[in-house]
Amino acid sequence: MKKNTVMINVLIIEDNISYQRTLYGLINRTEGMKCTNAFTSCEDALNSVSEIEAPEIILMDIGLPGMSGIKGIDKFKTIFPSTHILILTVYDDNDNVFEALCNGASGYLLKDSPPEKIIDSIKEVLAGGAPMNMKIAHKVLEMFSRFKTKKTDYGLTDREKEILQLLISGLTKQQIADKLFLSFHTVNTHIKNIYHKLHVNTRSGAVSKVYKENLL
Amino acid sequence: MKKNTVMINVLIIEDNISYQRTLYGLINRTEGMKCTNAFTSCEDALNSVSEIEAPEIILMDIGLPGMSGIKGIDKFKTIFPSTHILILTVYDDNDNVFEALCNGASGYLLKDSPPEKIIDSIKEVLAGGAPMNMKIAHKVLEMFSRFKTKKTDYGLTDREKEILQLLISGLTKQQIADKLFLSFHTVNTHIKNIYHKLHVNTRSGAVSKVYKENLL
DNA sequence: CGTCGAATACCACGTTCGTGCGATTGTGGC
DNA sequence: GCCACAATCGCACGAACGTGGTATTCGACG
Repeated sequence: MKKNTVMINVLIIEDNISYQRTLYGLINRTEGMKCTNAFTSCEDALNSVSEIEAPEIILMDIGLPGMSGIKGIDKFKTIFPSTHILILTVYDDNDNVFEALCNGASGYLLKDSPPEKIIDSIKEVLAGGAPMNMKIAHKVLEMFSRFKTKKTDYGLTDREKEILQLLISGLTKQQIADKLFLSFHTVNTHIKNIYHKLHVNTRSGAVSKVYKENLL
Repeated sequence: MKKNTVMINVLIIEDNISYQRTLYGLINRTEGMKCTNAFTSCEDALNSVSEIEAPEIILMDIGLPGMSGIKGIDKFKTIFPSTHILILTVYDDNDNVFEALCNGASGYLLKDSPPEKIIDSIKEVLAGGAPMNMKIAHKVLEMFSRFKTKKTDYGLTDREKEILQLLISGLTKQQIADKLFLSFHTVNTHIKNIYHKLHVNTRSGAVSKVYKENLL
């Protein structure tokens, strides 16, 4: 009935031995999943990489001795590009969450999650989802809203925005003039006005401001 | 048994009348929740704002006639700062998801969600969570990983990075020279080398590259 | 009707930049 | 001991920029 090819192969990296065993047992007790490799550090796992087959899922702790799980995400993503990495940790501070997700983690769970939640999350990852602890999901949205600085209005006219756009893309005044069928002098005037409105006095100042404040 | 004060007040903004009624019925059939106000556009809702009490939750569509739900998030967040806005839409493209979450949505569901999922999500929001459709959560993580572009290494030396930093902050070559107790010519040379390594030939090109690729 | 902002256009001047050369010194590796 | 490389310094020149002006046109708004 059960074929090896449909078994979900899970790799565990967790330095707390008793919790590692708990996970190991949980996986192997679950229909359709197996865990043949469990390590206590990224280094150990990386050393054995040549001898094991690519897992579908890596359950990864963050607070590991030696290389942190965050760094580990990077490494394993390089070696096993199609493997999904599921973070399972006690850390729920913004920095760890942010770094982990940026590095390509497929999900983020906290260690207080009940066993069924962990199993469900593995299935969810493979179904194309991104399981996250409720608190973590909330943090993620918070980070988003912080990203979007409400665009300060400097009162730029449409024409000025258009020229600013070209300015940023690196064209010279003359090139902008050609592109918009304007005189060099007109462009010059517009740029002067843009500088005044943005309170800058160089084109790189303008570029900086646009990127920093997410204008345009 | 049921007290008004513990009732969760839900406001609905949904232009599809039949779906709106479905939601309305669903909410009012649910223990501990009530919906007394349902609108078909943000404009309608905003006009009635003075006559209604602040809801705990707004169920908001995105594809609305007139003002889009995205814009609506902003408006309602201003009027009812503590109200949670739950997006309920058919749109799952990156732009809409991104904009909605940046504007402060507390969750993002797709209209194919079963009724129980909607009710659960409302509860989850109030419990401090951020309910998201599985696909949406996945997109959100994708966006994160795109944010953290793994810094391409252009082989800049420490000194060059230092000068690039000052370049970006808007100093002229002479000012940089003064700040670092260097000759103008030295700074000039460093900048030349930076341009070569970054494959740009203007200071604004360098600034652009640094921001776009998240260098430094 | 007047006036205000936006868009257009022009000029001149000094400053800064980008780039072509070349050069010396010190440090670290093989 | 030699080579590579980073860091330092130098010069000259044309191109592009930033800034101070002034001026015309045209639509909008009161």
